Amino acid sequence: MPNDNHVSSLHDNLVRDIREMVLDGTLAPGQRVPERFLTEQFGVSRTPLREAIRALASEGTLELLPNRGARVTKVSAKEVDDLFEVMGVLEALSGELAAKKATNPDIAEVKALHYQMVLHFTRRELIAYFHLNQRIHEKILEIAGNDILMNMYQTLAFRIRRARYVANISETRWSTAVKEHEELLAALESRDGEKLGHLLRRHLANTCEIVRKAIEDSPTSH
Amino acid sequence: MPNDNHVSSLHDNLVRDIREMVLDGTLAPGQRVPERFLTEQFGVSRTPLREAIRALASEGTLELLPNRGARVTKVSAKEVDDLFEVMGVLEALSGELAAKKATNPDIAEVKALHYQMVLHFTRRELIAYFHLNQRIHEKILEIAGNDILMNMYQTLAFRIRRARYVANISETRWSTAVKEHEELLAALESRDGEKLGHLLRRHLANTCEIVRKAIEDSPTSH
DNA sequence: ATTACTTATTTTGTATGCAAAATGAGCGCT
DNA sequence: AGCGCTCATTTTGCATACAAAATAAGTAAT
Repeated sequence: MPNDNHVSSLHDNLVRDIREMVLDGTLAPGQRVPERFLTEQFGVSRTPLREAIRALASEGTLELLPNRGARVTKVSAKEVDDLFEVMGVLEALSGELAAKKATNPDIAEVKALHYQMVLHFTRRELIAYFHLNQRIHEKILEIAGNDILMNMYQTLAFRIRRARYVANISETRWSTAVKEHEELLAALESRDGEKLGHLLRRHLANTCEIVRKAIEDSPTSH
Repeated sequence: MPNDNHVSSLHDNLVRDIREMVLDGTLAPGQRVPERFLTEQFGVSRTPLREAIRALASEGTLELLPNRGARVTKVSAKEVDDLFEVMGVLEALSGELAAKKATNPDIAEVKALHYQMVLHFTRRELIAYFHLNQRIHEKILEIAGNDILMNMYQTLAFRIRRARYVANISETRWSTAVKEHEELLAALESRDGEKLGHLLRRHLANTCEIVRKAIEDSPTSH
């Protein structure tokens, strides 16, 4: 029997850590990634580091320049559009599947998360709100029970998050988003997969608008 | 100016070659991939080889076993279902976008490819048929003009192709598939994005059925 | 000063070396 | 025979070493 031996290896850690550095801006988009710097940062030799870089390039976080190492991929406005478009249909699919497969405890859990999120909204706790928001979408993915979908989603979500951190949500958008989430919950409860799918897609399209505008103004977009 | 210097490096070649070996069955699903073997096969040292392996693991072709190297990922029936489900919505999206953006020359090109494909069908030239079929879907993706979508699609298409090679299409399914393609073409010509999307998704769902059955009977599925 | 050229330095790409872990062969035991 | 043990062999993981390419620095000519 194939045992899923998942002790996090050095390789996995490096991949995660570098991803994190890209996310928090320590490694800026478009910036070259000198191996020397990272080896000193992590205290490892170049071999495992380079392996991690190739893995990250394969997932789209970095890009390889022949004989010039790697650099952090830039997130252009066009790419953000593309990302959201794809994410939209993945969200929709997760909704369709989740509505079909959700058990009562599943729905109860989403509901609980939702009300917790609303609580953070009323208190204007932005970070906690975002965190719960993310957990709800993850939970829906979990209910959907499609491993490939989960994987694609997370990869794309990461790439979007890289752009999103500049987006400061406005008060009006925020309350609209909460209202949209109310509708999502209702659709899930009535197990209306198609509706849930459409709502999720539209919800994401709205957030896309916000991010796009932020990107256009930002200097990193080029 | 960021020049897209795309001379295919050793790394890229290794990735492509190993992918090919997985596709044509030289490296069977579930099989361990000894580094020694591949270094001799390609005449390179372990370092660039390992980098390629990490990249392939990141894209899902191989999986990493801590301290035991890599093995070719198995394509289970469940995974095929998941893959097709995701591919379905990606196809649908490509259809929606393509219908929206297609120029007249674009449509003419798809049309030409289509009739060429039908020709191969009437002559029962299976390989040529498959080839044209693939080119049509690629062309639609190209028209859709979403790079992320293109990328995701190709990655998943590869993973499916690994399973599909066992599937021997039946005569009835084949003619149904051709009919479905007629409808696709019609939807594209009338630029009905939603319809094209649905048709593409259904078309893929049908092929999924065939592949699933083949997988279930095949010994590689486990 | 600016440009072109030459040379030193850094950085990347690949090969090799060594230690730790895993695999496999032999061997005694029940 | 089947099971567990020890030890040799193989394989993997990481570090280092060296060559080729790119970058930076300096110098001479206009």
